[in-house]
Amino acid sequence: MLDIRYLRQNIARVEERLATRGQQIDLGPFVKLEGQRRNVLQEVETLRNQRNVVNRAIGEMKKKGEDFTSLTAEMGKVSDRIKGLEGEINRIEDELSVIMLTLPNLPHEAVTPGGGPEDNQVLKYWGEKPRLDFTPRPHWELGEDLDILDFARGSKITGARFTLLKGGAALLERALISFMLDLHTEEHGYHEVLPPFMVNRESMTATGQLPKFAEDLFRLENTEYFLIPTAEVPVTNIHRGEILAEADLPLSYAAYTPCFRAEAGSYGKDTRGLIRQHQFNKVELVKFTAPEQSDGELERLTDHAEEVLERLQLHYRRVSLCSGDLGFSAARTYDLEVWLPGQGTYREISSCSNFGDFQARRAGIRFRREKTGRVEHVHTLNGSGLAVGRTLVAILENYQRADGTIKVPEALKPYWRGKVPLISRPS
RNA sequence: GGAGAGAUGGCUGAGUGGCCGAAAGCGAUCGCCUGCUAAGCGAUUGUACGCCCCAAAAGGUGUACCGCGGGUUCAAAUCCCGCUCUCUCCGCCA
Repeated sequence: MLDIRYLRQNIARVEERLATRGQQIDLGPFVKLEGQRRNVLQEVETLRNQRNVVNRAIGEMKKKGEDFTSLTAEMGKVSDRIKGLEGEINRIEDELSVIMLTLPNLPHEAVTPGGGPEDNQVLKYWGEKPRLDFTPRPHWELGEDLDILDFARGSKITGARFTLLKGGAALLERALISFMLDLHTEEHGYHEVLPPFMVNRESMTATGQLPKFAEDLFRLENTEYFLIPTAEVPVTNIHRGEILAEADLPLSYAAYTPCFRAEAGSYGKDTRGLIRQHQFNKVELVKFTAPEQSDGELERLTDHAEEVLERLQLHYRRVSLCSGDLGFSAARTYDLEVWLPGQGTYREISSCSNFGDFQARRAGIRFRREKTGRVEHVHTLNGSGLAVGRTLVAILENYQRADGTIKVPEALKPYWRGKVPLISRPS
């Protein structure tokens, strides 16, 4: 959510900055409603003040045993009037909040303008594409041949875009989760949490999934609970409605969760393999910072995500999203794209964003400045560290050998606990 | 799933219709005092929104908030209704 006072005073500027996202937004209705709200508010507050003054007098008169019935009839009318105006304010505020909750975040000043993915900027490459002396195969072929990815049974059990992981793939997935969590908690200083995988409407609204993107979510029938599309939601909501101590910032959390996405509107895209599933695992990094820390912490957080790829020796690039490709809540985003030789393409494996105070304002997450004692909204950040399913895909495709077996990366050896770090077809 | 009890400020906890944004204690901050420490004394100590002032901050002023939402009343932390959450007991269960 944007700062309503900033918005009020910078209508043209905000329209201009939101336009860089590629959508024209007319703030005229906002200006009108906002003006109405203040007018009615002033009127109702004046009346309430009048009521309070008279009621105090009535209290005095009653104590003295004086007759105050002449005042009650008049005050009854005032109260009716107040009630009517309160109803009006509620209507105005409901309309206003719909607008406020559906306005996207302002892009960070460092974000380059652009219309879509084609305008994103590649900031760096790390490593090299593996040199294979055979034609690399896509992970779905490798996985089926090795009998570790069972797409047919996944869709039998549930439906399209669900996959059964077996044997080496199940172990690899579990090893990756542990590896990522161990790295972030032991070396990068994150505090591990394991949150609920279902959240309520308030939590979804706080991080920005609701009210606008309900069709992307799975909602549990007969409840107001939703399956989380990312750990960002429950973890950011840990501190919803709280005032944090400045000395505690930045707060850094790492969480493993499954993620559930309806993938509405993606029919026909990435239908083969593990790339776009309704359920996938992710290790997420979340930070709460003071405003002046958030730019630096985004760099750190992205470095931490990159460290996972580097230890796994996976070639990747860092991309800075242009204004037109930014997500709804994000002020600034870096994507990490890993090389997939089986498909001959770079594929997003992490998305690291600074949300500024956008989520913090929706969620009411603030901190108290030590020097002044004043409260301010924190900045929130999060990033995948990493998407586990896609990391598994990258390992299968990058570590495949001519005979179709998979050599497990050195960094994961401890998680194989003495077994030969190789995935091959059981004999 | 059934029965009961509860939800008040950073914390503990009083408050059953008006003098209550809320006693008292603890904690915290600032000051005083004591050679240090401890103790003691005094002051301050919620948030949001509107208006005034203002470059801004500070300040002034009004309104709202005692889990959430509605109702009764001239007036609600207090009475009534609904909901949420917590605790206890029973049932069920990993």
